[in-house]
Amino acid sequence: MRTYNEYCAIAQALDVVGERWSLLIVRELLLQGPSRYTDLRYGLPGIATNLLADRLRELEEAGIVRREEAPPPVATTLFDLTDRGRDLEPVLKALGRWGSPLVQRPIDDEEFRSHWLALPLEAHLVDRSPEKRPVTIEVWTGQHPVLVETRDGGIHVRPGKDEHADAVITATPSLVLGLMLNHLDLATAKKRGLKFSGDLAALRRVQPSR
Amino acid sequence: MRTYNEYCAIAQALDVVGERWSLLIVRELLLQGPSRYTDLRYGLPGIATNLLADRLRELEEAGIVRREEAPPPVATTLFDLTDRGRDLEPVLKALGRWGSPLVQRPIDDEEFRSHWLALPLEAHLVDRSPEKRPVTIEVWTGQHPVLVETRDGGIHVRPGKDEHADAVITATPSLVLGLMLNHLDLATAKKRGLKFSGDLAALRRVQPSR
DNA sequence: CAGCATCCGCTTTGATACTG
DNA sequence: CAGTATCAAAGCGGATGCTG
Repeated sequence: MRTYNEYCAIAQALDVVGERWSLLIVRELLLQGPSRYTDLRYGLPGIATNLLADRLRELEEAGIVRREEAPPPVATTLFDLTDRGRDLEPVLKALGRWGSPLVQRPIDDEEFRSHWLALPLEAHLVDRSPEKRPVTIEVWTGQHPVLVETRDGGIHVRPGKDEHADAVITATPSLVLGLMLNHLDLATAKKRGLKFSGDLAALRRVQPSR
Repeated sequence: MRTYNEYCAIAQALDVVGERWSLLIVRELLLQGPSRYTDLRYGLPGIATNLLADRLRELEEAGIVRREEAPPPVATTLFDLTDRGRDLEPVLKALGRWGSPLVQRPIDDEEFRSHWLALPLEAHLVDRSPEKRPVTIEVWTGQHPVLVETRDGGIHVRPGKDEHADAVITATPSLVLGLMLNHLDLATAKKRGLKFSGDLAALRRVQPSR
């Protein structure tokens, strides 16, 4: 293992998770839960397959990732975070908060996976009326829809769709984030191609104040 | 610039500060303030000089580091963090907290710089009697002493020595941390080679409860 | 197909030497 | 002091092949 060889907690943390791709693998497992090798590849566009195998082995040796053989009928290898791995969530949250201003730039053909929406949405949306019945918003940004739900006074995002969602939003990732994080008003977002249907109150309930 | 090319704040943050050495350079500037090239090399044992020059240029282009020509009599180039660079402090704090269990392992000849003590000490020490007059503890772990001071109800660590310090501790980094973070009692620490002189109450005042 | 391992060309890193 | 120049070694990315 390449190491900075310093008696410093930051340096030693970077010894373990500072290599290319390592923290993004942890991001995938945090967002997706137990995942197959193939799912990880899908969530990490551009990773070389040998590197994914290498990193998974290193993360396993470091006690961050656990490998489990799923019993039939799944009958495949699943990778999951250990508790120690899940403890990296504050690091990823801090990185995401610091990085969010960077994402605003015009996109030049960046890769996107809809489950990545969970990070900014869970970080910035709120439930302004936790005493009312829960609401669900279905969001389409590509192939796979995600559901944004109020739960326990907070916001939860998960892959899936719901026939009875209170509202449905379809648009590019940047339009979805612009609207939901309240940087863009609905009329402007619609003018730029966003589709909204359903109950506007559901959206208002979760949007942060400007 | 090598990039993950993802529409994700974490990935874009790592595009900017995820390369080898980058976050450690930020650590040095956070701990030391405006620094000369030579000071940075001292605080980053093992870095190749061309890499330090490369990284400083990249961090400057990313708006994280600022380069200033100090006027005479200093008459040298100083590197400092921008506000945007200082915003990385929560990321480093989170990494340090996650990494701190790793540091406990037996040390095999790791590099150490006394100003690195500021991170764990400011993170874990407390001022249990902020109403009393401030106290100062002088800590020697190598060539350069640091001063641990109570200030504004918290703890501040800075390079330097003080003839009138309330207490003086001399030991290896791991013994100093063991004692001050209250993982090790004074008798044990002394048995292992730690030297303590002065007012024990000053130490007790800042130690966290076990 | 899932989960790798191998090979190859390219880039990045690290060690050392040298310069204005 | 603050870098640049050079070069070998390691790491990375892409393509492909292998195995259950």
